[in-house]
Amino acid sequence: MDKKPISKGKQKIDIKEIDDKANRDVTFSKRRNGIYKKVTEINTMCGAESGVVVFSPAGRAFSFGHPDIETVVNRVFPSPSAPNQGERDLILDVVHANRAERIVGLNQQQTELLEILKNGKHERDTRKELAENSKQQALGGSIDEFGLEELKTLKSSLEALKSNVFNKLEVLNVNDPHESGPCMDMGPFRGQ
Amino acid sequence: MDKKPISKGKQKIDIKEIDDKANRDVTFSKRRNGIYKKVTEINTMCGAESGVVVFSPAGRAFSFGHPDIETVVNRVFPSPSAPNQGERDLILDVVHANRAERIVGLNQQQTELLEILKNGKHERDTRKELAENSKQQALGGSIDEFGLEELKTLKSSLEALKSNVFNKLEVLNVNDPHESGPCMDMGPFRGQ
DNA sequence: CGATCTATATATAATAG
DNA sequence: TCTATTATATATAGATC
Repeated sequence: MDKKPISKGKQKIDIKEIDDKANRDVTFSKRRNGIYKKVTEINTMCGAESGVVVFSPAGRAFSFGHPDIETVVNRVFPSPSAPNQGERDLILDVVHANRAERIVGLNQQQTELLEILKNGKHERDTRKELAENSKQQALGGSIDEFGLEELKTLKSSLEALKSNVFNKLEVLNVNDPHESGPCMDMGPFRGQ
Repeated sequence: MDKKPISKGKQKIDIKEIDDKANRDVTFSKRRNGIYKKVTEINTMCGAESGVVVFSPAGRAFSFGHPDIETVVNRVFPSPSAPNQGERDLILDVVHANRAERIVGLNQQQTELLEILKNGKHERDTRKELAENSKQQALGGSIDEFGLEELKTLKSSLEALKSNVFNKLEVLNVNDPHESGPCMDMGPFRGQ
């Protein structure tokens, strides 16, 4: 039973720019998913809040955050009147969409899963397929690419949501002068 | 000379919240570095521009990437203690903390459900109990402070979203010295 | 493009300092 | 907390569909 190796398996490569575009795109896609997964995991395991914004070489934006990237973005651009609000808003726009989609997706997924569990209908195939999709969903399947015109349409919705948040923040502010340290500064990294 | 194994090596663990604080912190630290490295790599290899920001449960910020944004961060946080971000962030922290908890819970629930579906282990009792909890989680804790209704509305807007961001990105690029060159970088990984 | 498979490179859990 | 080791779980390069 001599076997011809079907694959040489993962080969070691240098961490340097990949010249071949096709290969570069494949790697980008694979690793992007890998990063999303890692981000999901650290948040779940450590109760952290993190987010990633990836701009592909083509200029498309992909974002992902847990529990929501808005939290992350707001910390990076904490002051409403600070310069660069435009940039902050852009990121938030991109990111908001993703957040909402993800949450909606989670809820739907949750509902489906519950339905199956409750009804006890769990034929192998169906179940496997669902689990497959769910996994993707959970790991970042809702990631999306965003376009231009839609963001404008989304603008009003976002405004509404923002007002909503701020109102609640004010209520919270009055009733709960909590502690919970202010955003520790970090400075452009330097490791911890 | 038989030797006693110094270590059992990496053990398999579930992706769920780590109860032990000490262990959670260690894991946070390790994985945070792992993510930084991955981000650095994808940027280098694929000419992508990405950044990641991780906030520990305590609220401290731990990283950042993407040259463009890094520049902004430097401006927003000129020194280790910007003027009036305190109050605002204080409130945000409280709200986010609550929100984070809920979502982490939902994520865990999701993981559990998927586990059951995949392994096909669905003893009546366990399943019923799980469904019970899940339901509460899904309904009672309307994710975020946004209701499902609101999210649906937003979802509609999102449906149409497709070419908007692209243009905004171009606007953003005006401020970016280098188009989409490899990410200079950032990370805590001065090495590699 | 994304999914799948193989074999291997890496990340990292447990542990000690 | 950060570093170092060890043994093992995962991620992923390369090929294929």
